Amino acid sequence: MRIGELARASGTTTKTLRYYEAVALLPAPERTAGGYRDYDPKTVARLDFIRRSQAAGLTLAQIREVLQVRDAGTAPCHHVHDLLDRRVHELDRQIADLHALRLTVAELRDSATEADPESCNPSTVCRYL
Amino acid sequence: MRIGELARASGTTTKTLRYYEAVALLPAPERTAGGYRDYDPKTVARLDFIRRSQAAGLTLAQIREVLQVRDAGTAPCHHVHDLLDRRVHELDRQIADLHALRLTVAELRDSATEADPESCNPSTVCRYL
DNA sequence: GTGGACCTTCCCCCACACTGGAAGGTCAAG
DNA sequence: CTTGACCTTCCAGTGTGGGGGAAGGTCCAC
Repeated sequence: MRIGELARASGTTTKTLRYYEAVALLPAPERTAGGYRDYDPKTVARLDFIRRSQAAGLTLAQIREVLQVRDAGTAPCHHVHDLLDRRVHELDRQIADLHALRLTVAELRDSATEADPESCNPSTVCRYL
Repeated sequence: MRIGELARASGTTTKTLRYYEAVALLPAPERTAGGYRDYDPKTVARLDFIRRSQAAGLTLAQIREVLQVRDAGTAPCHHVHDLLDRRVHELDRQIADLHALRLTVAELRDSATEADPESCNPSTVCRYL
């Protein structure tokens, strides 16, 4: 498979594929006599894995970690479990932070709604922030 | 006020103050005979405003927008209200997205917990992602 | 044999909010 | 007169996930 074919099959771009190779998410593929990259069709599955992991909010660095464990021949289940577990806790924290921020911002907005616009003095710092 | 003094008074750094000037969050201050920046002490209040706005999750570009409206002599109340209102809706969407993601990731993690590690075949793409 | 689609490497570019460091100028104290 | 704290400008880099485009090579059909 040439790079454009793989890009179409996996729903990405040739730019991204070369980038993934550069950051070690994809192994360097074989080359044809003319120097073209020649991919194993299995690479599509690897790219699906990467896409799903990204959708789960993992960074490319974390995905690379998982793939390296697997490429070394070890089943990455425990590693993946730990990674996902940490990710769940991270999400819980992010959600709590956003809830707190939402409360603050809504309060600020409501105080701006109630105020008399005439009491807004342009020469001072806005009273609502 | 010289730049270091302002930095200490506002809890930031001289680097950041020069950066804010470069991106038009702060007006260019007067200069002393020796070429040093000489700030109006009111600048502390402006920096507090910037800090509070950042804490509300506004970007520097949005903060600059508000400050430019105010610097033009118009009270920015309505503008600020609209900005905060949009921000609240943005936060609601972000929170909903994270909730959905949290559900997905927790499900993936739990399926990894229940599985028999022996069923993990390193030669295939990990079944948990 | 030539046109066009595809490929190669290379280097620079985006947002975001700064941060680091080099090379040199200013100012007050001792 | 010198030391050291402070200041100046300018250039470049951080991390994330790629995108743009130049200059040139390859391959296949017509």
